[in-house]
Amino acid sequence: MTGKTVLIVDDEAAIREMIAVALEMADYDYLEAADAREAHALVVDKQPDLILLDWMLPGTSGVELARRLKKDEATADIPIIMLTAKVEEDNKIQGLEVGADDYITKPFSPRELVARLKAVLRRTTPPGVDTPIEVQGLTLDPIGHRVFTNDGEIPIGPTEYRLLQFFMTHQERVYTRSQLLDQVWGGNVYVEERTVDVHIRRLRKALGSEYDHLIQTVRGAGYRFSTKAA
Amino acid sequence: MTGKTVLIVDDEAAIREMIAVALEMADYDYLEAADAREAHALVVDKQPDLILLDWMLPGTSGVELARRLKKDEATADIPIIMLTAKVEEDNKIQGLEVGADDYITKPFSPRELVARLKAVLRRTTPPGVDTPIEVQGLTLDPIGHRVFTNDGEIPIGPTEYRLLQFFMTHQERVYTRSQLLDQVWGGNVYVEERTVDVHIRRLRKALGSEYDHLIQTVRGAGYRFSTKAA
DNA sequence: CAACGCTGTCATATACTTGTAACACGTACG
DNA sequence: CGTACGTGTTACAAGTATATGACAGCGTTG
Repeated sequence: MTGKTVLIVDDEAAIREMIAVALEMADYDYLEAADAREAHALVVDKQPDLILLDWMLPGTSGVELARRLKKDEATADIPIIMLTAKVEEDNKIQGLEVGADDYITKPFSPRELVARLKAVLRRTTPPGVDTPIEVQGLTLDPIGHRVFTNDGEIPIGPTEYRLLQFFMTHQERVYTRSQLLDQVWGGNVYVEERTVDVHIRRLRKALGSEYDHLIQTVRGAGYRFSTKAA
Repeated sequence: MTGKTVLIVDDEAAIREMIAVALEMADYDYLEAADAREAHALVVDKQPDLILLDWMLPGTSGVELARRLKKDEATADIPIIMLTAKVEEDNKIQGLEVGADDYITKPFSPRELVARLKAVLRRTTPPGVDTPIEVQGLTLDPIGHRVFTNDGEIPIGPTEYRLLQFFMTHQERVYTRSQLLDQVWGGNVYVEERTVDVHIRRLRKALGSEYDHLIQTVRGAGYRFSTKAA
C-alpha cells in the first residue's frame, strides 16, 4: 500500500481502464474522470497526489485544465503528467510550459507509466511528507512518525501529530477552524468547531512551554504556526 | 538461486545475450535494457541489486544515466559496474567520479565479469542480508539463521525471525500492518491485519523484557523498530 | 499415529483517543 | 464597569486501537 491516490483523466474508458489496472498492480489508489469538469471537481474534492491528464479532451482541453490547476494555489502543488497521442515536439514544450511535471506519448507501456509516475512523485513530494522538517529545534519525522525537540522525543497523539504536520508544512499562515477541520480531519466529517480548540490545547501541551508559542491564536480568525513572536 | 537481480544495459543485443548466459549460469536473475530510458524505467520499477552499464549508449549515455541514478536518493545505493570498450584511462576516472563501483573493459570473459560482480555485491550488500547485524547487544545472524542476545541464543519462530530481520534492516521507520504483510509475509497472501499484532507480540516475547522496547507500537500507524526510547 | 511446533483467528481485556459539554478567563466595547 | 463574545482549560463518557491468552488446524518428526 503506497497510500498515494492518482487521478486518471481521459475520455476513453478503455485507456482509463488500462491505466487503472497498472496502478492497481503497483498499489496505488486511483480516481477516474472523463472530462475536465469532472476532473476538476475530483481534484478539489479528493486532492489526489498526482494527475494523469490526457492532452485532448472533449470540451475544455487537458492543457487548459492543467493551466487552471497550476494557477490556483490550492492545486498548484499537485504534479501532473500529460498523456499525449502525438509525438510532436510542440506538445512537450507547451506541456512543460503549462507546468506539467512530465509527459508521456501514447502508446506507452504500463510499466513505463508507473516508472515515470514514481519518479515524478519522488521528486515532487515536499519536505514534511516523507522528509523530516525542522523548525527551531522542533523536528517532525514523518518516516518514523515521531516528533523531537532538542530534549528528545515528545509523546503526541495521532490527531495532534497530523495537526502539527499540517502546520509545519503550512507555516506563517492563518487557518480558520473550519479550514483545519477540512485539512486535518478530512473533508466530510461532522465535528464541532470548538473541538479544534481542544486539540490545539493538546498540541501546545505536548510541545511544552518551550515550543507552544509556535502555535499562535489569531483572535476572530483561527490559528497560525509561526516562528515569529506573536 | 542467489536471489539477486542484475540489470544489463547495452545497446547491442549480442552482448546482452552473452552476459545473460553468464549470469544465468552463475544463478542470477537478470533484466535487459537497450537504452537509458528503458533502463531507468526498469531500475525504478524493479529495483535490481546491481547494474551492468555500457559506457556508450544511443541517446542518453551510460555515464549520464549513472550520474542521474547516483543523484537520486532512491537509486543511489544500487551498485553500478561500467562496461567500456575503450581502454582509455580517462574512462576509468570519469566512471568512478560518477559513482560507479567498478568498471570492466571490453572484451572481457564471462568469468571475469561474474567475479567482479560478486566482489561488488559482496562489499555493497548491506548488513543483515548475508552479514550479521547487531543492535545494542541484539544480534541477528542471517547465515546461521539465529538470533543472539548477550545472554546467548534466543528461540524464535520462522515468521518472527523474518519480521525481526526486516525490522533490523529497516530501522527507525514506521510500517503499517499492510506493509509488513507485504514485506514479511509476501505480496499476495490473504491474512488478517490483526495477525501482525499477534506476531509482534510473539516477537516481543521472544526478545524478552530487555529488548522488547525496540519494537515500538505507533498507534494509528503501525510498528517501528527503533533504538531511541519511545 | 502421537507429540510437537508453528500459524492464523477469535474473544476478551486494556490502554489510548476523541469529541463535547461545562465552566473559567480575558478582552473588547458600549 | 458590566456585558457579550471568543478562547482556554478541564473532566468525562463513548469510541477505537492494541495487547494478550486461548484454540484449532496443519504439517513434521520421532
